[in-house]
Amino acid sequence: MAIKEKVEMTTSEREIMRVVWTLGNATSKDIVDMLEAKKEWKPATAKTFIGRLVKKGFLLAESEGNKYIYSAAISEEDSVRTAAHRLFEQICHKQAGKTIADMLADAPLSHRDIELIQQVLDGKKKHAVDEVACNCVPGQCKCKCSTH
Amino acid sequence: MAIKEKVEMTTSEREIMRVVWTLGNATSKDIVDMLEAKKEWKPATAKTFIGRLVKKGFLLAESEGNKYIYSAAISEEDSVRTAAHRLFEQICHKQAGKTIADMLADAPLSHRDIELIQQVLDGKKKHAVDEVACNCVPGQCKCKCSTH
DNA sequence: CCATTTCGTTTACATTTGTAATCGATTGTT
DNA sequence: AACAATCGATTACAAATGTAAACGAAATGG
Repeated sequence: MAIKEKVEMTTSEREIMRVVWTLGNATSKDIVDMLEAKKEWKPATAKTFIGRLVKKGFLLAESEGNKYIYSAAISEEDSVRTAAHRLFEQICHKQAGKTIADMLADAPLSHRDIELIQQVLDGKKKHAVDEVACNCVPGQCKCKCSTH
Repeated sequence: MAIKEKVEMTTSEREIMRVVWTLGNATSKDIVDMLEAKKEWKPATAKTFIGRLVKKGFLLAESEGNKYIYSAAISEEDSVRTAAHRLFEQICHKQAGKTIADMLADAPLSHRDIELIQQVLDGKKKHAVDEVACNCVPGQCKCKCSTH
């Protein structure tokens, strides 16, 4: 599952999350230090995003003295899966295959990655359909274009 | 290429574009009619998005009488490719393979889709590396976590 | 114990996005 | 020619997002 996530994570917020995902536990100082170079953020800026992430429930904050130890409330995998899911929600199901093929062509892959993908692909072969059903409203994709 | 697209297309704007991509050419009325049901937008709302898309350069507007005939300045494929690219920019290259595998597992696929993906995958086999290089700044992914 | 640094919170403000009303020009209708 | 419908542009405003300063509490160094 893991696709209930009603709240969105913004790009900037994801930068923060990546640090936390990497370190496992992090103080705001850890986060600020890691991102100051890459993002040219003032410490206050990173703090704003941390605060919003806590409010949105993506970050857990455990009090320790006068500071908090932050940890992720969702896994990076789930989060990326959700983001990918959102992307696919915006296109016709019929295009999913082509889109994945495009991404595949673009992606840097190791032999192990390829093996993994091959496995998943083999699995899909069993349940493949002849024709993917279009999920669009009329007028938003050619399969159901009744007006032209 | 087609990944120069500095400007972003929002989710709502993409809904408009999908209609135009489908119809090829569309008047604002076409667009409004198609989306009124799905999105529950007032005509004025759709018009706002149309205007913004023109300003952003995603829609071309050819004057005809007192109205415009709109057409897409970029193909849906390119646009989806760009969106996918943006997603991948936010994760470590090392995770790309696993992410694609996840998306693959989730996607509805036809036999033809699978064939296409298999072909691309076979192509990638030749250039696969042993280990994908990490593209993250230290602290944003475990391969370069020097501080813990 | 006092000064300083450090944290998280609050507040601020510009930009983008979502949502829409209004308005002036134009076109089609009578 | 007068009037109604239509269209694009302008304007409006709230919410989300990016960016950050200021502030107050707490810890820490002397």
